[in-house]
Amino acid sequence: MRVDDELWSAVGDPTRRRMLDLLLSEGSGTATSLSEQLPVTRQAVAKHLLVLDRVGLVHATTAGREKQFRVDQAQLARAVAQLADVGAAWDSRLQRIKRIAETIQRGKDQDGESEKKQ
Amino acid sequence: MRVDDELWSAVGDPTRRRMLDLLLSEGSGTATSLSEQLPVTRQAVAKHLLVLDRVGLVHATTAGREKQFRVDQAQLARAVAQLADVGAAWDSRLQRIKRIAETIQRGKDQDGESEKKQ
DNA sequence: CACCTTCTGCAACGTTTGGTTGCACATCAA
DNA sequence: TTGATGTGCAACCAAACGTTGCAGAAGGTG
Repeated sequence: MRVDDELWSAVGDPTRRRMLDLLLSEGSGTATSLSEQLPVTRQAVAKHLLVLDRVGLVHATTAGREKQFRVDQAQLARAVAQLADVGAAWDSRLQRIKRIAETIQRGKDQDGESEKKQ
Repeated sequence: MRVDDELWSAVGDPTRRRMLDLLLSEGSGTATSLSEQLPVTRQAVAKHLLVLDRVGLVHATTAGREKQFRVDQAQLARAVAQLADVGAAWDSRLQRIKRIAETIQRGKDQDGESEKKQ
């Protein structure tokens, strides 16, 4: 697994995505406060927070008995950039295929064997 | 798990992402041909192809003893759109936070309690 | 102080998922 | 027919996501 994949798989989990959404919209949150707005237990949320913290997407500040988590904006921006990169790569591939398909459509003299070898 | 999450988690796996890359760049491929270019066994690739097929990202056509897989462009485009959506949502959140931070910086008369409620 | 509530952390457990090995079956070519 | 190659199925292993249960630390109130 490459280094970049860590950010991906951190963001790949739907629960973690929703946690990031919540943290972004509310500024901060604890494992308990987040679990109240999610369909999973506090312990599950705590584990996810550990994962997010390990890849640097959130940071914790302990205040009394509470542990407040906050999103690391720079790291999230990096994750967003990676999403955009992959999306753009696939997009350009798709566009290229589309162009080739149109070319084949236009020059349709012989058929069937066009995509056998590259 | 929401319906949309299926596409996400299909694309969330690093091996599956590389498989999509390979299929896009080579047009098509079998479990065997893909496994030769990946650090996993043929059976692992076959399972991933099952997952990708279940969410409609690839389709198979059997020819003799070979089973060729191809990317479904429309579905992949949909996945790319989802990536872009989430990225854009987070991006706008980050920008908004940035603006608020700047506002606080400018009007720094009282301190500390500014982000308590929105 | 003692008592109770609340927030956290740790451990055990179950299920799903990504990966492996091993084997049986089908297909093509000599 | 024989041998190579491609596929499918089953058992197994490890990691990840989720659960329950319990112990401990921090706050509030009599």
